[in-house]
Amino acid sequence: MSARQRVTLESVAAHAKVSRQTVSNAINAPDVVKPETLTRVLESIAELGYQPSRAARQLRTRRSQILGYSLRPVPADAHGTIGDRFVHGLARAAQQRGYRIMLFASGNDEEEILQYDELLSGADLDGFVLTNTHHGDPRIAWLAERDVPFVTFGRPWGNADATHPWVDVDGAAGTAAATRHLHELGHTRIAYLGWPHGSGVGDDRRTGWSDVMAELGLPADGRWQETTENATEPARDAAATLLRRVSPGAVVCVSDSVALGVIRAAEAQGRRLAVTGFDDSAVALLAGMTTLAQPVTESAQRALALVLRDIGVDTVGPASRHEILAPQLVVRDTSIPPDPLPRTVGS
Amino acid sequence: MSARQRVTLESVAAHAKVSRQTVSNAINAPDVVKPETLTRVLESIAELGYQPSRAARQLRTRRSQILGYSLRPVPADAHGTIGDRFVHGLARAAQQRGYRIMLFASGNDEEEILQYDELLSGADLDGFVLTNTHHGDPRIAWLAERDVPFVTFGRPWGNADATHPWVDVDGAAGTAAATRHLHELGHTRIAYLGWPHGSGVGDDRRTGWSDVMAELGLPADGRWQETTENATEPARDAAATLLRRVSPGAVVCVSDSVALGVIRAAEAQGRRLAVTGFDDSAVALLAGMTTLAQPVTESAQRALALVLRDIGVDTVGPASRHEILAPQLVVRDTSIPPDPLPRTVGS
DNA sequence: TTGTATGCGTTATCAT
DNA sequence: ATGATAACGCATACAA
Repeated sequence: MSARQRVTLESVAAHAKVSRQTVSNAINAPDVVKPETLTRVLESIAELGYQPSRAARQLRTRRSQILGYSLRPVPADAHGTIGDRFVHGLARAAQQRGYRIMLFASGNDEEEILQYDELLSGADLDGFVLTNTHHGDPRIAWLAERDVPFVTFGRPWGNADATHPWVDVDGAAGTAAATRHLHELGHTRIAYLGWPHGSGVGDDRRTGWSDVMAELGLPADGRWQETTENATEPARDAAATLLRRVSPGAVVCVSDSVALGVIRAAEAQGRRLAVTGFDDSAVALLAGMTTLAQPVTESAQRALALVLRDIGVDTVGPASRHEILAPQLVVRDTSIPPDPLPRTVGS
Repeated sequence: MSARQRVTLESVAAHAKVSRQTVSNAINAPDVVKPETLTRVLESIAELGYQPSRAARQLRTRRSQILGYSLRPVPADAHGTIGDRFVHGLARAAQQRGYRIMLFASGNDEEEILQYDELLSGADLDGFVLTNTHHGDPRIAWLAERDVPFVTFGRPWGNADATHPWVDVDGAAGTAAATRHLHELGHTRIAYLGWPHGSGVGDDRRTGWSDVMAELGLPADGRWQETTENATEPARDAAATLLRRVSPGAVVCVSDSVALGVIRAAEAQGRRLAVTGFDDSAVALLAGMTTLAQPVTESAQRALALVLRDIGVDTVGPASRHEILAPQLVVRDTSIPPDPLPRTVGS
């Protein structure tokens, strides 16, 4: 593989006619070397195409410039490109700062913790980026206890005194925007279909809907329904019940899958109603569904900035250790005005 | 981060009351050390939780035990979980062999090559895993020229004398299976909707259909159509034309997206026909679409085995440097028998 | 079978 | 401002 890696500090030093150390300084502490020699050294570096050996540097500095990111098995019905795009954004942001992302696969939290242990002592990772955090996540406790730098994409739900840095998307702001949007279209009977209580993300999103309903003086009581899973069929059945029960003109949904369930139920009942999803997945695009796009790439960038600060690089920047980003409303075909049937003829 | 990494070969040696070297041998050449001392050393290792420092080992052996994998930007309409699942399978397979996957982001082939260069000299990757290979892929030439070990997920289309190892899914076998399946359902007027000529993958898949049609003595001539993009709308329009032109009872499609276009077109024309897609994406699941599932995880495992062999680890195993895996037919609701009436206007 | 010496490429300490 | 020296943790060649 490598007739490569022959270019070392030593050879650059020889080429620039300085000592090895001066070359090192030129790279790591440019201000301490005389401008004249600095440029000469930099020229040599460029000419020889020198790249410092990460292994040697790591051995010396105890910093690998590598962040760990764990991959969970992809569920069969995952049509979100969220994880996909997050990790891409992360990798890109990282390499702009001289960092790299190392992958490891794990099936559950416990397995993942085992991997942390191995990675920290063996591969010397500088930190971790966690996703899919949940109530009482043992990974967070484990890492925090050992003072390992990490950031989570997802709030520490139900643990207000968590002190680690995190980034999250404002679910409530998203459904609030969707609800306002439907109201502006003329809807008043706006229902909500979401996940059961207890999921932080689900509760957050429902709040956005109920708050805005209250703010607008619209009735929300009883006008929502739970669906047990994030799959379309249960959602369709739940939606069918919801439609019969409260006869809404529009439904705000906790996810695109659930929204698709609503669309299916409405088709089956021969109704025409407005629907909004959440995530801007491919499903939403295909269904022409109004939905909320998560600022995934930006989240990744912020997350990266936060871990790096925790690690000690980049001590400048904002002091906050949390970032909460608003999703963006994407208006498509399911944003239809209310059916003028039961009321006046205001077309 | 690390009050960690204090456990070194030295400390294990002290604990086991042997020399540093014996500990090293116990790990790297267990057969050369006396069983008695071996167990004592291994106990010490376990007790102290020793993990060799990758950096130090890499510095010495010039092997990082790390493979590079490049991430491209995720297209907005990507509803495939292929890449997702491939990289997960890769990471899992790698870590079973003591290897890790390192990510890097790139926008195009040229940028990716720049990254190779940097990664090879700086981070000392042992090899690369490439996906999305295409005609005249410059990355392949670059890597091959420098004797960098790598494997591609995707055949070297149009370059029969390529010598690098690769893994691929047998597209022709997939569409062949779909065509036979439709024939078994009773269909005889089986059309095909695919991508334009020139894409290796697309041509391969079309071949499977046309070969089986010939084999079954069914007419294929003119009974297929191209659609310019892998998006649903162009596919729908192309499908509409196809349906009018050859009035098929079933359509084999090059992808799930394209198949969805056919479904939409059939709906619009009030027809009821059988459809098969390709990829078993979330879209196929949601649409209840019969499709072909790619053996993604297995592909990743094979790919890993092939690079590792190229690197020099694991010299045992089959001699072949190529693997071609058959996709699996997933039968769902769009596998309907032919309409018994010549042509009714379905409501 | 086990122990000793050396060097991988870098940065940190210290002297010049 | 620059250069010499040591050490990071490991594996390898060689000596015992």
